[in-house]
Amino acid sequence: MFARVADRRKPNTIDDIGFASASHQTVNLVEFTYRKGAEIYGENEPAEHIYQVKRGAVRTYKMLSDGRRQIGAFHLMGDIFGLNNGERHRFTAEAVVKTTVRLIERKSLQTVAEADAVVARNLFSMLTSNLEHAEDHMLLPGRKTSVERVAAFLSEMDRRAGANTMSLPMSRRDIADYLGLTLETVSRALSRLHWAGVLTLSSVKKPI
Amino acid sequence: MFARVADRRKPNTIDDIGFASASHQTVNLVEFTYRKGAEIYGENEPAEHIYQVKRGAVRTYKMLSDGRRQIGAFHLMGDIFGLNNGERHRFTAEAVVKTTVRLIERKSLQTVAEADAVVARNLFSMLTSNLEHAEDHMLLPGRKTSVERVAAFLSEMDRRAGANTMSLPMSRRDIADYLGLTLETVSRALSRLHWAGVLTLSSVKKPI
DNA sequence: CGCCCCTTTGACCAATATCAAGTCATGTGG
DNA sequence: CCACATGACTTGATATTGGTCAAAGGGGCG
Repeated sequence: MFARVADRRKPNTIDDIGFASASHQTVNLVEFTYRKGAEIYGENEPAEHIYQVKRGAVRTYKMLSDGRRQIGAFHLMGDIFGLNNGERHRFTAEAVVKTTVRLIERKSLQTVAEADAVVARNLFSMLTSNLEHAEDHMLLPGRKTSVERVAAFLSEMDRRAGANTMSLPMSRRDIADYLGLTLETVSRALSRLHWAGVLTLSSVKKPI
Repeated sequence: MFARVADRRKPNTIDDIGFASASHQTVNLVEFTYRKGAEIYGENEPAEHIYQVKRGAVRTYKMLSDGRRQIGAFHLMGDIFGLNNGERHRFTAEAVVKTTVRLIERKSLQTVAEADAVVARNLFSMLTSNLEHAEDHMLLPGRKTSVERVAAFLSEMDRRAGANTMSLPMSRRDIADYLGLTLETVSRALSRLHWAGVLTLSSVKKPI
């Protein structure tokens, strides 16, 4: 059981590649780039920022007591993450691939929100969309078979990536930990969807 | 597959047993009592009220395309439910047992919230606790075995009911649909927990 | 080029779903 | 008051699915 944890790469250090600062509505924006696998924030760490994915993809997860990892969400380009009411992050966030994020200071955002009803409303609706995603993910146990789950996952990614051909930056293990399956089962399910003609090779094999 | 749906009782009509009105902070409070199995609101219906459980218990669920039912949450005494940002309810709500709820008009609440920062903050934190529950439930697929899932469920109910002996108003099927198991598996898991001495008969067999 | 990591695939096994029977409590009508 | 129907639960036998263990491609990067 703990093998899963043991053979996971040590968290990488932050790549200080990109660093830009801008002022927008008195909210400080900072960009940061993380390399593949790097931790953006850890579970229970003080939540001092919220984040937006500028480029790349992020996974947020919790480790369970038995060493399993449950991924709660993938965040793609444009998505906001790290937003929660509490003082501390409830999940760990890692870059799935080399990823650039915008950081927004929690405090400064809060200040603006209290003065500006529009910002407050936006915060509220961001929180709501987080909730809706969580609720959708909650429906997963109802999706019984592995093929159904994987198909639902692909459908979600397809919808969200929006673009022509969908890219799947995350590994089989990531998908498995998102769906509550093993990576072998995910692989088999993808194969079966293949033979069923639902997928073209290009749409799965990371076209870019 | 559809048998599951077919053999489910038609929604009962509302029992107009209790009806009381009070004025509190310019928000209209109305009480309503539903009998066991009665629908409180349906998925996709306009969300004109939010609710608080005064007595009894409520389940909120979605029907999946194949006729399966996924219960998203149980709401016990004191819990607020039906709260979401959108115009329409995303789940169906039903009384698990004879249940009395307080209704609060969405509009009037919104009016108060915009004037009163405290009310707004309360709304925000209620939404957050909803989100946290959903996130916790999202971790379910990680809990592999049926016994683990049922134990986690009991633990949750124990924590929430708070009282001395816990009552489980919901049926095995409800629990199953909450945990993504079958009712037989839930029954077996409860039996095993029994033999393991984790449960006393009284704590499961609805002491009241 | 060769190593490493990710993925695929296979064989086997354990766990849950499914199908089915039987118990128990409750309620109903003769 | 009893016979019977009904619904919720438990328990058993069997089938199916996904997990586990293992081996073998295949692609990228030093």
